[in-house]
Amino acid sequence: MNSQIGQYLRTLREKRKETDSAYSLRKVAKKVGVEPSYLSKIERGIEKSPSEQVIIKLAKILDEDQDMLLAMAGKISSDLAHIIRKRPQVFAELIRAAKNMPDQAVLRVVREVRDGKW
Amino acid sequence: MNSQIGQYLRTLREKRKETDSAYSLRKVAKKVGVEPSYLSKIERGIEKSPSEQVIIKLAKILDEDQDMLLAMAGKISSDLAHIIRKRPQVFAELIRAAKNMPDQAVLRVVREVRDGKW
DNA sequence: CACGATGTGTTGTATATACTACATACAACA
DNA sequence: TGTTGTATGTAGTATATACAACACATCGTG
Repeated sequence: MNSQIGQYLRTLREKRKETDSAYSLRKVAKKVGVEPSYLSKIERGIEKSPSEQVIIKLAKILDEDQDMLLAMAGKISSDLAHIIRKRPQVFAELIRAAKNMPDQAVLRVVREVRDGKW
Repeated sequence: MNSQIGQYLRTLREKRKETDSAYSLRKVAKKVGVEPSYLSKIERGIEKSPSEQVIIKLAKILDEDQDMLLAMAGKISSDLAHIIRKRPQVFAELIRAAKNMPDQAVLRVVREVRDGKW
């Protein structure tokens, strides 16, 4: 389930690297602020749990969705966790209710909510 | 934010204990399957992170809401986390959209969703 | 072909998580 | 008065998390 985050990151980075040498493992590691060996291990799936900070930086550098990368690492954005923990019962109901809805239906609800339909 | 879970658990348990001696710290600890000294520390806020298993058992024994107790311990039910991680982008949108809605509005959405309004 | 850049392997480590085990101390009750 | 139940204090432990440090081998290129 989370075992592809490394592969995925590597693929993204290598694709970038083809046209931009700033995307070497070492340079990306430097931008992120970790040791190259550590990033290497993340990309090869040897290190399983980079921190949220590291994942967010990688997401920015590789122009990927934070929430997706975090999910691939088995995590949930701390801001989402924070929202849920503030009103656990209400959000538990909401999330469980939306569990079996297709994406489009959920997104329609989101849109309605955003349009101030409350 | 999570510093009251211990106090809260203790209050709940002591209230039960007034009318039912099965709610002594030791007996509850035994039911939960942990050492009394450990439960004592949890209730006094010295131990900060009982596992989800332990919290769920406490919730059942004390007849409290799991999601709320977990939130008080700074956690999110693993089933919710699982739902979110399966479709991180969609649920991220949903949760952030509902962030500023009052409880009642969220619950109305929940009801609409349950009534198959999709 | 020397040299820098690149990726990897090995080892170590500080902190957190999630407890157990045992000892101590008090209080009621029989 | 002893023993039973109750709470607490102290110490220790196994595993996971989240990295750093440094050495090593290879590969391109100027």
